[in-house]
Amino acid sequence: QGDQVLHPMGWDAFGLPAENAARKHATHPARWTRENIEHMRGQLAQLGYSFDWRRELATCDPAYYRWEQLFFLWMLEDGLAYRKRATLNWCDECQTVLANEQVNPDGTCYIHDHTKVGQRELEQWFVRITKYADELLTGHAQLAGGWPEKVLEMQRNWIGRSEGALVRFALEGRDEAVEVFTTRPDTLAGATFVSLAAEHPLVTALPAGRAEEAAVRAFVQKVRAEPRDRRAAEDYEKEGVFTGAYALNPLTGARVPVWVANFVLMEYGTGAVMAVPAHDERDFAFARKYGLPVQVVIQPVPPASDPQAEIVALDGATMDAAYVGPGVMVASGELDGTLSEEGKKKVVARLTRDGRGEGKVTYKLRDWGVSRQRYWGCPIPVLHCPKCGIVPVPEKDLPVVLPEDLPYSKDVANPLAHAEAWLRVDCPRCGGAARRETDTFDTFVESSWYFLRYCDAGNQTEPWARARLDHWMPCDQYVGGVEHAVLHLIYARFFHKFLRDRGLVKGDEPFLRLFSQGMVCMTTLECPKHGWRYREEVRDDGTCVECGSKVEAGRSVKMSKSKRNVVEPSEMIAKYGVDTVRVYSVFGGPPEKNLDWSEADIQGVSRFLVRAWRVLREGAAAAVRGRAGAEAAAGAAGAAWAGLTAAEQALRHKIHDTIDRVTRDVEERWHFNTGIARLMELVSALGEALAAKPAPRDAVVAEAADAFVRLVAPFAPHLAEELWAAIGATGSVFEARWPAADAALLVKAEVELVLQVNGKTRGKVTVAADLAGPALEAAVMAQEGVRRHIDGKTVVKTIVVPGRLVNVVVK
RNA sequence: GCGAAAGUGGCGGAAUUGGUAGACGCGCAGGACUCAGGAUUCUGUGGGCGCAAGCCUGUGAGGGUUCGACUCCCUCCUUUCGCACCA
Repeated sequence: QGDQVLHPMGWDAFGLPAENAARKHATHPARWTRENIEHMRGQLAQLGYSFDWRRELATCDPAYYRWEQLFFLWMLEDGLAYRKRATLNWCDECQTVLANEQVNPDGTCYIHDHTKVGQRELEQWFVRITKYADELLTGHAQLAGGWPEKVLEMQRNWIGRSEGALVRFALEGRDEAVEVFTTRPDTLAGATFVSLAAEHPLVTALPAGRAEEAAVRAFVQKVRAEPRDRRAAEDYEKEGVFTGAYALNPLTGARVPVWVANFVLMEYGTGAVMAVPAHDERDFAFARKYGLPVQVVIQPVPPASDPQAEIVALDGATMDAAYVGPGVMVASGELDGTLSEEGKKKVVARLTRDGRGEGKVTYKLRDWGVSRQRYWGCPIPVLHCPKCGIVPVPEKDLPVVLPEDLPYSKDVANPLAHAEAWLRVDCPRCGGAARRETDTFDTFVESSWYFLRYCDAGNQTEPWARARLDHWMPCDQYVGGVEHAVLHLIYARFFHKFLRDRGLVKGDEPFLRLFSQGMVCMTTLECPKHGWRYREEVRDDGTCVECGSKVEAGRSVKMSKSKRNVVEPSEMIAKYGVDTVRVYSVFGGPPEKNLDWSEADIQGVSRFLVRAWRVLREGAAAAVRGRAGAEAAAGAAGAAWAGLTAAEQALRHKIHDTIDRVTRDVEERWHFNTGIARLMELVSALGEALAAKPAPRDAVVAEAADAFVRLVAPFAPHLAEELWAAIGATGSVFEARWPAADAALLVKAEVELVLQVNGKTRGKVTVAADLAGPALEAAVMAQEGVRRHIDGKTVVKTIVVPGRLVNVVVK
């Protein structure tokens, strides 16, 4: 309705999937990618999507990624990008490291979901997303309501903020302390031992020279050898070994043993925990197994809702499970009697005062590893100089263009490492011989800011002109799948905040509203003998090509090339036409749901469009006359509508009701499926009216045809444009306004009321819409169906819902 | 285990704020047109009883609120998704 809408399209073109596919087809990734872009652009154009192609971009284009390289230089400047040696996720199939976000929960690779991700120690580039951990969380307040709660929840889990304290336990006989993180400082007095992760630096030093040394070393080796997913398994048996060393509880001064335990994670907190068996399930199980003391320091109190509830006091010697709830502190010296929430603060204050700890917030979120040991990506703009070390490429030398003329073969993981001509470069600092960085960026770096570039895609001198960006951003409506919840959507939010801090964008959040659309799925075909069959392994009669058994429908799975269950749009277009495919894709259900691809259902849609075409062509002559008459009579409003027959009135009501409902389905709810259903009804109504004798007057036919064509245009643009001309309208239907329903016509003169007795439907009656009071009651009571059920009973009351129903309550 | 969402005909799905459950489509059944039909068209289609009018029943199960509940409340079941030794 006159609003400006930015509806761009572009190509996220770098990355492993493209590189792997190119490798498989023995072609160069650049060529493979560009050919695919051509192909897909053709398909999108064929489907009639109204993208603004002037803003098209491809992330593998130096005109695009040069700005990304600039942003990286800024990150280096700000200390937001850094290099470190770390143990990282490594996928053998991808031949590269992966970010934590790119490892599935079951430890497989996000691209190769059958390949287990291993570990490798490498020096890599990281981006300090953790600097924004807190803001990524608090920023959710601006997104609440606009984003699906599910996505926000997934991000919350991923960021994993937890508030607690760092506590230092002095080590007996050493001048260092072991530092632990806890969210329950209120239970500190109950810490009866300390557990270290097998990877903790102290696990070798502590038992050194003691009787326990050999046992500890053997245990640590065993644990470290166990694969990551094994250690995360639910049934992983909690085990540990005593180091022989003791630490001092900083609150009570008690001497507590230091253990190594297999369930303590080095990656989280400090890699060491204080064990409070009475109030932590894991510590409880561990303590019972190894006969360690259980000291109760929190006694439960009655809940506020039931202050009289009886409470059984806990006893460390006899309890059979840890008590993890809140309560009142005991056995904690001066703090006895303090409620646990309050106690947390008091203990932290005390530790701070004594220099034995302080309040601390930890996050599960880790810095984002952005370098990849692959060719098909944006070069990381730094140099390695033997004298100066790591040197950023000077801004004036950007972009560092990825050489696309390198010989590319299956056997070389990263041809950049062998591209001597490209590699050799003079160091901008000392002028000596330096070499380029051969790692490239993770593709998620490109997708973290592309939406900003759309605002000014052709700009050659800067990433975007600020005025253009401010005109469009933030993005009012973003559409994407949940699979991006903790990948793209968290990276893009981070990038936006970084660019905001550099003064390049306004606002804190890039996407105000997020819609998670469903996927197109297809039912698998299962042969009783051979299991999963691809489409080409099943004959037309539904039998297996190998054994001839009847193939049965299995479960519905996402269409994907690797599962070979993809339906090519072009095939379907060739068979049914573009408009049919478009309408089908929205008719199956609301867009947030998955669509189960079904050819039978496509035929239903095809029938509708063919019928619409036929009915509209039938009425075209009348519509043309009606339109001409209306234009001639313009100004003499209402003249065309004098003396309408009941049938004409009914059709006009249907027309305006359809306009009203389709408009709301499309604008408010995005329930295009019900919108299409209304249009189907309108075609049926018009078809019936045209077949009736007498047929409706030309003006009414023209009104129906006009409304239908405008309403169907977004769904079936080609059909609509043809019909638009056929019914005598000029110009393009896409320049015409969306129709508006006449509110007066939404109200019927007569309404059908549902008649109920005691809430059960007992009949219907058609009455004047304004009938009310005793006259209405009389009309209702006169109905046979109602009378039969109230005879001999007393009418208690009558409930009238205007325009809908009358309910008579009897006894 | 924790959290979230969802359970409606043979199927996909409708049902605006608590007001005719099953719109629309697929499938199925029967009729018409036809040499023929996988084309088109008409009719029917939640289940049960009945020739019929009509009656009973029905939205995962059980309870509740209400004149009236797919919709609101409680308990439970199932499915899907997310998290899961995070100290």
